[in-house]
Amino acid sequence: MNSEPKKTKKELNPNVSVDCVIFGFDLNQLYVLLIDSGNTEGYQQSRMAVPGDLIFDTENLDEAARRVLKELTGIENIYLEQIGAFGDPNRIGKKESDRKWLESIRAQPEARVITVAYYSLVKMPNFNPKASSFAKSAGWAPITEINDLAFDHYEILESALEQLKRKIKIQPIGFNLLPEKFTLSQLHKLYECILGKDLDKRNFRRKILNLDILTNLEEKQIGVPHKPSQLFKFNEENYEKLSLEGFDNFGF
Amino acid sequence: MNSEPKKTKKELNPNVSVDCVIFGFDLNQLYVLLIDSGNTEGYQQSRMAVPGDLIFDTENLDEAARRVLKELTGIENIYLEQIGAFGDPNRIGKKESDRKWLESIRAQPEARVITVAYYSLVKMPNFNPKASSFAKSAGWAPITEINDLAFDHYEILESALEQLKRKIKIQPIGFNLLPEKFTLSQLHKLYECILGKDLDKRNFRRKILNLDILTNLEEKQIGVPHKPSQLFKFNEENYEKLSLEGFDNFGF
DNA sequence: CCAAAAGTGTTGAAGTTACACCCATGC
DNA sequence: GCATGGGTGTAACTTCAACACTTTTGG
Repeated sequence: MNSEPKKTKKELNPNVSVDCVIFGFDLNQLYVLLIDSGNTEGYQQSRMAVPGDLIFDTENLDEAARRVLKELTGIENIYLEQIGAFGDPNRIGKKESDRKWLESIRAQPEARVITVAYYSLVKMPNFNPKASSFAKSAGWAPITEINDLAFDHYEILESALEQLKRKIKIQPIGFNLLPEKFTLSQLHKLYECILGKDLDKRNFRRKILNLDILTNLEEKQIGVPHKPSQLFKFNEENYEKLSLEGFDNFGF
Repeated sequence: MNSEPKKTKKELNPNVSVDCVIFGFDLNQLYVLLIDSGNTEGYQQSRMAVPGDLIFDTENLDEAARRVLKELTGIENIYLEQIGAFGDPNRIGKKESDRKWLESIRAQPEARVITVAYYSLVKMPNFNPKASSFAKSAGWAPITEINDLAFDHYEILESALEQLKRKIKIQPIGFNLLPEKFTLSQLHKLYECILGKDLDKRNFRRKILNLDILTNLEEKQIGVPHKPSQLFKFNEENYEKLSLEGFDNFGF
């Protein structure tokens, strides 16, 4: 059971929620932030979920998503993209453990809820997920190891990843997942992780550099046991210019 | 005022609706099916809307959209694609005329409603829109002539068109807008209308034919005052095959 | 015979893929 | 000096865009 009081019917719309698939990247893997209902014994993926909450009647959907993100991570300016609405009448409460969880956090656990799903991209090292009103605990799970989630959240996750794959070929949003200063190898690895396939190193570098949206910081890695890499940062100015002109795809 | 009784609170979820942007194509233009609230004197685009309705708690979102489509057009197997959710707290009822309309069709006209928008593609000549429980009248409007709609429906329309543009480059869904038998010129024109730009005739034909998803019917147009065109039909078998393999884009 | 749309190939430019070796650092 | 990942160029191939004339029909 959660220690915070249940939100009342008056404040929250009982029929509409938002859920956020939060992606992070570190070294060689793509991660997703999951919260744990802690409502069964032992570890089970089916009790993990992506964070979300019912919406207030006074906020719009994006605002609701940002509220959830802020509550969980403390960060405000997060890259956010709507995936779409999910609304099977029995999308929640199919499993016994789902129902228990709902009873512990919702004023009307039986209500029909449709959810508007989002995905967002964050710089993992920047922040620590904190326990919140809707989760006992929260943590990063490598995306390759997830094969089940509470409610319909696995389906939402699949959909999020699909959209991210499509989007990253068209807009260089990957920078949201990397630290301010990064190497081309990191970016390369990131694209491979998201797209789920190997990309030729030389061709990748050529294409990215040709876009002219990176600034070479003329700085090098230090302390690495191999040839140190150049560090780059994302050049917003050129990116804006490019976005306005529009560019079709990276051709991957 | 509508002659059918208002649906009761019990049946319909007061907080969630679906709205459908229905596209049609004829000769040289792309059309959208609009309904008219008839709630002001004289013709005004701001009293036109795309069809939609609150959802039942027992149906999922796609079902709700199909119900609306069927009620309005009588057709069942329609191409349908979700656009996303729209949920500004004041998205409906901003304009005086919007409020009047809501009062005439909704049991709780003041309720916060988020809507899940869809677009669908239909063969225009196949059907006649009929007046329905939610519209005095319904009719086709050329898309180029629409610049305002009731509620936030103009925004929804823009979003629908944007997605259609993206999609048609990746999947040959345009066939849903054409009759069973069609000419390459019709298909060509359709692509030009959707994408809003001229496409080279020869290059277009080559690309489409290379996909190998058209069957030449070895039939010709009759009664046209110029060289008659070959008729083609869409080859579903090859299309399925192609979809599974996946193809990146048409390169337009 | 005229008007109208159908149908058809080639060429130059651009972009894409595949591929192998040397370099700078820490230990 | 060796292990590790960083960094670089070219050639063959594919794809794309641009472009103009002949054909078939109805009137």
